[in-house]
Amino acid sequence: MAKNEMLPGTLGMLILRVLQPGPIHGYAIAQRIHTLSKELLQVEEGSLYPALQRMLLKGWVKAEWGISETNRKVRFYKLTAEGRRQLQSEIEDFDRVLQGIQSVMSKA
Amino acid sequence: MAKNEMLPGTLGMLILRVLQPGPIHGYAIAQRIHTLSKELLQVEEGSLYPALQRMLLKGWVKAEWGISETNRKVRFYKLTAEGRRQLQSEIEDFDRVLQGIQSVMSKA
DNA sequence: GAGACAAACCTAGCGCTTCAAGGCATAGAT
DNA sequence: ATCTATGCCTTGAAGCGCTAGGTTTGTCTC
Repeated sequence: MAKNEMLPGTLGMLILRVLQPGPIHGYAIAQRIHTLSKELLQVEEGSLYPALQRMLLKGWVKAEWGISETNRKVRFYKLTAEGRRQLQSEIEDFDRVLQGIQSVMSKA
Repeated sequence: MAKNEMLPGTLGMLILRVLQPGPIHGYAIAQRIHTLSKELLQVEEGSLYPALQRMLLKGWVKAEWGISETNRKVRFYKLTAEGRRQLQSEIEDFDRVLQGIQSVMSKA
């Protein structure tokens, strides 16, 4: 985990979260995570698209081809009901594990 | 990431942190993480020992055979100077990335 | 003493995730 | 016509954690 990277295991949660307000296209997901994190996080395309494929297979998102604001053929991703449930579940898991980590880190 | 698991990428940091106060043996590291985390984290032996091997190779810890309080042959692990530096570095990385994650999760 | 159990160490192999490094297509600008 | 940025995708390698085994040895029970 070097300078500008992800915490393994959290990429799915971040993507789902960014999709929550409404459908956006793949490329924009990475940009949105980048800016929302104040440039602290950087999602590589080689991580992004495979992750989206996995989510499609699991039924957490649906994809649809369309045209972007910049007049380009893009693929819009949208949360499914199951995806919404999955997001909640991942948030709970993350919060619990994070609490465990912080307990150890502070009171070791 | 199911019920009682680790966040990938944080195991090394947790082990280094638990070793910080002083040398303890491998098996006790897992127990200590378990109890310090209030049973929220569970380190499997199949994760623990390979992780310790990696740290030995990188020179972050040193190992020494000895006898435990329960009169058993055990391997005590001890932080090296480099391990202390590594711990600080991992803490900084983790804090920065965590801040990024929380920014995204709250303000998406 | 025999057997059972838990402490404590370890390894092999699988599966998953991330990343680096490429390739492809097209809209808009020069 | 060429270039640049946008946008999608795949392949291969590397790393990590887990499952599922196995070994040794101290302690306790009968």
